[in-house]
Amino acid sequence: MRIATWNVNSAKQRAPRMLDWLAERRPDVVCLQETKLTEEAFDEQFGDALGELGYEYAVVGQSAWNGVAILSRVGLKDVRRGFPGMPGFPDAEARAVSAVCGGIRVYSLYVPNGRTPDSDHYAYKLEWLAALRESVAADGGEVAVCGDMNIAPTDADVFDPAAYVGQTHVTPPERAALAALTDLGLVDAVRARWPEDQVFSYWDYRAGMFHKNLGMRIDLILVGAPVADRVQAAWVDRAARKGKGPSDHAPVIVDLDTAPDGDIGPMVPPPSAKPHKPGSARLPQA
DNA sequence: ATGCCTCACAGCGTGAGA
Repeated sequence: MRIATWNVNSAKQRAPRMLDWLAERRPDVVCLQETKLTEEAFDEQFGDALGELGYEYAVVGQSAWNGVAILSRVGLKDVRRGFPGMPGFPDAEARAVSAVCGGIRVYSLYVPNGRTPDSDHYAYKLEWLAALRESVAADGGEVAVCGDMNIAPTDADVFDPAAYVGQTHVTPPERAALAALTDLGLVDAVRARWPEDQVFSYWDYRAGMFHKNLGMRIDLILVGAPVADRVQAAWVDRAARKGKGPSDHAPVIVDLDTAPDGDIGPMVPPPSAKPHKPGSARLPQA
């Protein structure tokens, strides 16, 4: 089972790249952020194409800003818009949706940016993360918290810590709020797989930052212990950041071994099937 | 070349993004 998260920075602007990418990578569960479309506009533009690709989806949208979605080919049950206790600014924004896909509670999150550390938006970000923690704490271990966290977990997740002094995304309170979430027992799948490597998921559009590999890792897939035990691969799909008309974020992809239950097929292979070699777990085909 | 910012809404500029 392949789970991906991608801040697309406008689904409307990214439509052709999004659909091509889905057809190429064939993720089973896709968390999208910054769709920047109302739910009606999303349905109008993507309903048929996603159906043809085999996806059900749940979308929470608004005009112009924010917007999140989950696409799934492995079931989409118990959809929740937002999460219990989610703060607004002052009204609820389209920043969270979750559903049970393939037996896992999957969140697609677009954490508030924070703007500047002295702003109301920064306080809102911290409150939002504290409420998120309480929601995730009630979910148990079969969980994948995915999305644009707008926090670089450590200094290793930015190209130059000195470049971000005094800015959001790296301040101790933000990192503490993220750590309080992961301290529930979640594993940062990409960092666990690449403990020593410089890995980024976002590069500013300006000044050739991508081409110089000056970025940040702020898009995360945080998985509960039983899910972490099933991780076969975890990586950033940098190819999706190249070329003409990319998002400023690249997708993050995690592959899991076959689910022990749920609706994506039997755990035990049929007697005729040869055993898999380690690391060669097959993904469900369309 | 992976190549020097993009998006939405408004309305030909402005605010936001991180």
